[in-house]
Amino acid sequence: MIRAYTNNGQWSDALALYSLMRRSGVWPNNYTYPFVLKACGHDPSAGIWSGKTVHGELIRNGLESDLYVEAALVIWYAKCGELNDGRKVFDGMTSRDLVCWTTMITAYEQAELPRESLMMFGFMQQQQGILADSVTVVSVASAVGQLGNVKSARSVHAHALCCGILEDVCGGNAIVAMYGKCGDVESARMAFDRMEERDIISWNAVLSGFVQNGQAREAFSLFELMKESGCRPNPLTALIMLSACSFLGSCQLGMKIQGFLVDNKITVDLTLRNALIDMYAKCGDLETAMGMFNDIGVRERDVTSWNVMIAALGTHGRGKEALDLYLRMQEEGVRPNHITFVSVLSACSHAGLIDEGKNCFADMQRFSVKQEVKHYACMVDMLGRAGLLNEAFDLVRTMPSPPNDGVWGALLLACRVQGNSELGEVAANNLFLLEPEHPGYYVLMSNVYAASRKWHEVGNLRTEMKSRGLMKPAAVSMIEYRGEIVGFQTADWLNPFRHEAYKKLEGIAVEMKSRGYFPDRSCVLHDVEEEDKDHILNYHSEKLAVAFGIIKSEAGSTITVMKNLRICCDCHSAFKLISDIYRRRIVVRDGNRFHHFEAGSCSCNDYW
DNA sequence: TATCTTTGTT
Repeated sequence: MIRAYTNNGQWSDALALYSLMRRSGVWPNNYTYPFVLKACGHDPSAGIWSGKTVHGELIRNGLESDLYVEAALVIWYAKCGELNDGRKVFDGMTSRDLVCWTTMITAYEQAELPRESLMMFGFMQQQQGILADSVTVVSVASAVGQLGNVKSARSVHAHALCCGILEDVCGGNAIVAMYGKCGDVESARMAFDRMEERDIISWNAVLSGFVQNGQAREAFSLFELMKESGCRPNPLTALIMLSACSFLGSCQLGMKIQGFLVDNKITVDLTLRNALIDMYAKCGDLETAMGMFNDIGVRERDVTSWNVMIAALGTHGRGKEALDLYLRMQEEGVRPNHITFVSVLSACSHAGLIDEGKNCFADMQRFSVKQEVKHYACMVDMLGRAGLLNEAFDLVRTMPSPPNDGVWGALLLACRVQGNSELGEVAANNLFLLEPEHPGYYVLMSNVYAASRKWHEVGNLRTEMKSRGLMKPAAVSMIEYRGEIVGFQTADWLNPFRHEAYKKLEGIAVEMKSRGYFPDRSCVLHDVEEEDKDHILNYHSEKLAVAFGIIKSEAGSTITVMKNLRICCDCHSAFKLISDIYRRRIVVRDGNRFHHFEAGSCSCNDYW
């Protein structure tokens, strides 16, 4: 009876029956405990002591060296975060079968310790000569996905081919998801195409792989295929597709997904409403986002609803309103969590609200939210960009855990804004040690050098990048046109609209010059002739997209452009003037935040 | 009579 309840997911019923059994004076045996422990691990009301009590009981029953009972104990300990106690049980086992090993491998994987998980896997095979089954490989595939290492992914795939787990839907799904998380979408797609049978998880896994790797447009064509195949999308599919809309910055696509939800009677629960708010904000439509947030009843809002809206206001530079929401959520009795503080601290950072940010950072202790490395990164960003580089560096040196790439990256970015190449070198050297293959940091440091006209150092970094085979990511700006997303890149000879866009830009340049505009050459980071600099500046991807927007959209309408990298300072100045000349609101989402240009000025007040 | 597995939010 207890087994029946447990296998049916009725955890508390199973535990209640177990308790009745104990009171009736019937002794549990080795068949009882695995189910009882499983129920303890799943029932949130069971608490940590229920399992510990059971552990004590089974020792008194002399069952502590039963293979099945021990395996169940390992899982239970792992489920409640006591991984070390689980490992102790595992280490004390006299014999271990494949399932025991898989249990430990899964425990590490679920605890987000992929290296330990893979170490156990290797140990099992090499030292014990145990052959993995499909369940083991699925767990190992998840671990590799967390690690993000393509080489390991290929080796697990080879393993999966050997065991024949790819005939299993679950196994195939795990391989597809693994490749997606390792950044190899082509392999994810191939593994997906070769599956004999596909379920909703297979489709979600492959869609999410495409979206996570920036191939949102491909995700949309796959989504069409999915609908044709007769597989019914579920709420998670909707979440994935909404993040695809956010990536592309397309409200129109977002509205389509919203309509799809209604047409297919998919319940728009709080999670989906939060995701919709997030999508609208990331597509530049803050008003719709705010409207949807206000439509959710005050009592209904969860911590994510508040976090999403605070982050949205923050990225649009409306720091004061973000702070206001942060206070209001407290009045409503919603406890801020670690993400609330990331959102509110970065909102302060974007708006230059230093004292307010410091107060929020101090609030964390009041709410007993741990000050994690990511929060320090926000503080370093906030202080550094405000010109308080020494204070920022002090924080880096005194923070309780070692600074990661996020912290050093924030400091390096601040050094570029402030033009401090000495401190920039310190940050960059740490970054080169932590992330030697990340091209962004080499580019950022060469930007710092270029701003100080240290062309020799710029050249050295370029050589270093070349020898490592690293490429500077290309700048792409996207704009919506007739329901399609058009991408602009400098020197993109395949773009059918390039002639129109270039021609319009020439006209715009003439117009701006007549208003006394001079290009800001300081943003060009090459050692080239001054006239060449003007030429380079005038054909930046964001300028091409804005020019295209002016031609193709109705007079007076807002032009919204999404750029993958940060906007350049000349484009920023130019857009202020263009918004005035052409009487247009121009909204630019860059890699970091939103800029709303209107009547000659920008919502960021030139603080970015 | 039994123990291990896949997609995801800010």
